[in-house]
Amino acid sequence: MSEHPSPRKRRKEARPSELTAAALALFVERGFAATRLEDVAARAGVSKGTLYLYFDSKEALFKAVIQEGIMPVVTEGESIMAQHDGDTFELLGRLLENLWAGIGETPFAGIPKLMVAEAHNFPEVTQFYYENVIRRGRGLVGAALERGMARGEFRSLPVDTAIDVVIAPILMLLIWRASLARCQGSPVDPGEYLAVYMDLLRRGLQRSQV
Amino acid sequence: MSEHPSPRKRRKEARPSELTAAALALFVERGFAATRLEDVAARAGVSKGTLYLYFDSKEALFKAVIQEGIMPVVTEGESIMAQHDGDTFELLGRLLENLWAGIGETPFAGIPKLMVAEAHNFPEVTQFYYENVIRRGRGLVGAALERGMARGEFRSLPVDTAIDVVIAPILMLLIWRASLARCQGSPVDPGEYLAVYMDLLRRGLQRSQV
Amino acid sequence: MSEHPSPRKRRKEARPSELTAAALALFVERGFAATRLEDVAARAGVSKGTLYLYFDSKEALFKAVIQEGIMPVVTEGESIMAQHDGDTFELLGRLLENLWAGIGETPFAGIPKLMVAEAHNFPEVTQFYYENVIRRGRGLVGAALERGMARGEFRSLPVDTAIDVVIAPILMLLIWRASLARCQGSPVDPGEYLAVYMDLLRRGLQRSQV
Amino acid sequence: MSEHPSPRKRRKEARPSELTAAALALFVERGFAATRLEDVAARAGVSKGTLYLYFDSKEALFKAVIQEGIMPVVTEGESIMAQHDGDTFELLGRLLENLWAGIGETPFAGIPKLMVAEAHNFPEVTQFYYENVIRRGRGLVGAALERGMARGEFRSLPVDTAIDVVIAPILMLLIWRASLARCQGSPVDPGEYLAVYMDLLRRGLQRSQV
DNA sequence: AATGAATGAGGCTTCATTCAT
DNA sequence: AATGAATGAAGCCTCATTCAT
Repeated sequence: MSEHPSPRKRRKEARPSELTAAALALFVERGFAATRLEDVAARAGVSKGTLYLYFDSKEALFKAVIQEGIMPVVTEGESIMAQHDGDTFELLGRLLENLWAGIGETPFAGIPKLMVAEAHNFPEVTQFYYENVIRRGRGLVGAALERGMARGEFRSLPVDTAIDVVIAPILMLLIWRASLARCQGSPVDPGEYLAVYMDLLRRGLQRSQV
Repeated sequence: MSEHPSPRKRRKEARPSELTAAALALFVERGFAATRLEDVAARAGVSKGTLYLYFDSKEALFKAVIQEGIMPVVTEGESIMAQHDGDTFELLGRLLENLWAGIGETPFAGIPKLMVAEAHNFPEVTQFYYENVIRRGRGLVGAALERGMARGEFRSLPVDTAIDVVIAPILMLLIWRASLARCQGSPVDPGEYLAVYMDLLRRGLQRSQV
Repeated sequence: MSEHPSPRKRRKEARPSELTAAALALFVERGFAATRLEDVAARAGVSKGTLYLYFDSKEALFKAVIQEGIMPVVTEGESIMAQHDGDTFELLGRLLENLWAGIGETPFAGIPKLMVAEAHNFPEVTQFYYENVIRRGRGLVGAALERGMARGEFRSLPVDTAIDVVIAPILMLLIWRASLARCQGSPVDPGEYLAVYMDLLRRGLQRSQV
Repeated sequence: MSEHPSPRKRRKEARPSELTAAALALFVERGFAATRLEDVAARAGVSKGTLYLYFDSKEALFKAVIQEGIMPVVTEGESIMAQHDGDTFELLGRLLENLWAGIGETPFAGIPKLMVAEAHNFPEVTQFYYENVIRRGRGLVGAALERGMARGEFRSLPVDTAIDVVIAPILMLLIWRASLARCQGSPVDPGEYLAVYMDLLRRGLQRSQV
């Protein structure tokens, strides 16, 4: 019994994330305002009223969607960083692999698009996301860049700006796949995209050979 | 007399773009669904009903916002491309400058964010945008990459994928400034961002020196 | 000049009835509330604002439509009645002929349907119509019935009720042709309808032959 | 338990006809366009939104009002017709009695006025009404007339036209009582009206005695 | 006299939220 | 815990009316 909690209980504990999963999918697809709670409930296989047993309001649901979303990946990234030993560009590659495995191929891949679209309407959530995801993510990349420069692997760069430049193609890939790529053809092969990008980045960061 | 057409008339001709300008600003800020036509009207200094003298519906207004927005810049880009003579990376720089002057520093800068957020909800407009902006924009960059490769300036690359990688940081800058950068600090200096990016790009594309 | 008033003047004087004619047609077709003044104006070939030069409001236009409509026919009927000499059933026939010529085949034919539909919404106009059309019309028919009874042509009848029964098929023909007959097939040949009805009426009113 | 389904459920099943009843009353009184759904809801003792749980739109409510309205009476009439044996004029009397009991003294009495007023605005509903009520009603009366002629009770008549003539006073009584009679005095005693009419009709149809 | 651009009150409709079952 | 009927605030849109030209 202690090993198999009753299915009802398991269900009950699983409910909130079933609900946020449904909400995430629809928020990403249609935007927050255009998503109806009735549709969220239907997608999660419950009734409209049930949503309110777990979330106080539509906005609370939105917050939960974002907060459940991405932080674990950042934490993992920080641990990869801490443990890494050796070539810095390889470190960047590992961070990217980790990011892609933990987000890129999961439903969370839609979160950046969602945050971009709704940032203005939810300053509080945006603040949270900024502190817990963006700041820490930029910190990771910044630390890697400085490590590479310190070790003489990368050429000298204005780190704060370079962070944004380095992250941009990854973010853009996520956003693109969550928006236009879904409607129009333009499928984009993420593997090739990331390979081309990492190649470009390696050459672009590399200290000029004498 | 010919110099002063009735102010009534002058107004009537100017109205549509006054209205789309107001709508663009609010659509970008809040998203389509969360924008109230009453606020659009107020921002344009007219009453709610006046909107309907010029646009049949909220959706028609959205379409007009997108369609009026960006195409001229693409056309200019094509003409720059056609006339260019000489170094290909310099060509990329000119295209970027033109893009930035025509969009980056104008209210149209918000359109990519808007399209990303609403693509799913307006397949028809998305189709239009894809055909008239994205396809042509990708064509331009692709032609430039091939030109550089043909002239031995750039190393060999899978063009179709490289296009997306090359454009991503520019798009992301626009999107970023239209969303989170507006709420949170992280101001991003576009001049420095673009300089760092172009530097990275130049090194990344360059054919390996022997 | 006195014989040919300037076309502008003629136009000006003709305007009100051009407008009520247009309004009548649309009010009958769609009902008062569902008729847009813009459509009335368009049908009369003027602009929306012009309506307000002649009528204070939509309701005033409605009143004018009704008031211009039918009274002349009633007056004519009263004069026919006064001059008639001889067979009473023939009198009824003449009244009907006059009614049909003055209303049945004119645009005014739609007025009964219009009054029936809008009576509740315009008590004042209804009052007017009742006093000036219905009461006088019933008076005419009532007088004819009494004349026929007094002359021993018609059998004895409760006049007040018989009036309504006698008028009903005529009214119904007008109403029918202004409503369902226009949408659905069921064309109804008024000539035959009236003939059958008058025949029925004649036999129905006739004093039983001994 | 089987006797008391939850009051919730009982209510839910009763709602649609509570709503159409309220709507019928107001549509007849004011016309479709001039009736506000808020008033319909208030008359049914529910809120505006509740209407939309049962009907998709104002127009759908209108359709339901008409479709729920009258058909049963026609069906009953057809069964009376089939079972009748004997004098044909007596058959007409029974049909009328049935009509009056099933419509004339019920709220459905307003439907003919409503259809007459709105026929043009709802061609689809008009079509439905024509097929299901008018055509079948005319069929009934036509069959009765032919029966009477075949049995030598009625004189020879052009049936198709006579149908309309025969029905007209009944329809007109319904329409009249739903419109002007409500506002103005002219109360009309239906009992006397129908008696006078049936008397007129009997004599009018009767084969001339030799 | 005539126009038609502009207004804004008012109605239909949607949907987040509540609550009796 | 779960439901889904009911609510009513809020937004899109229409159209009678006004008024500068």
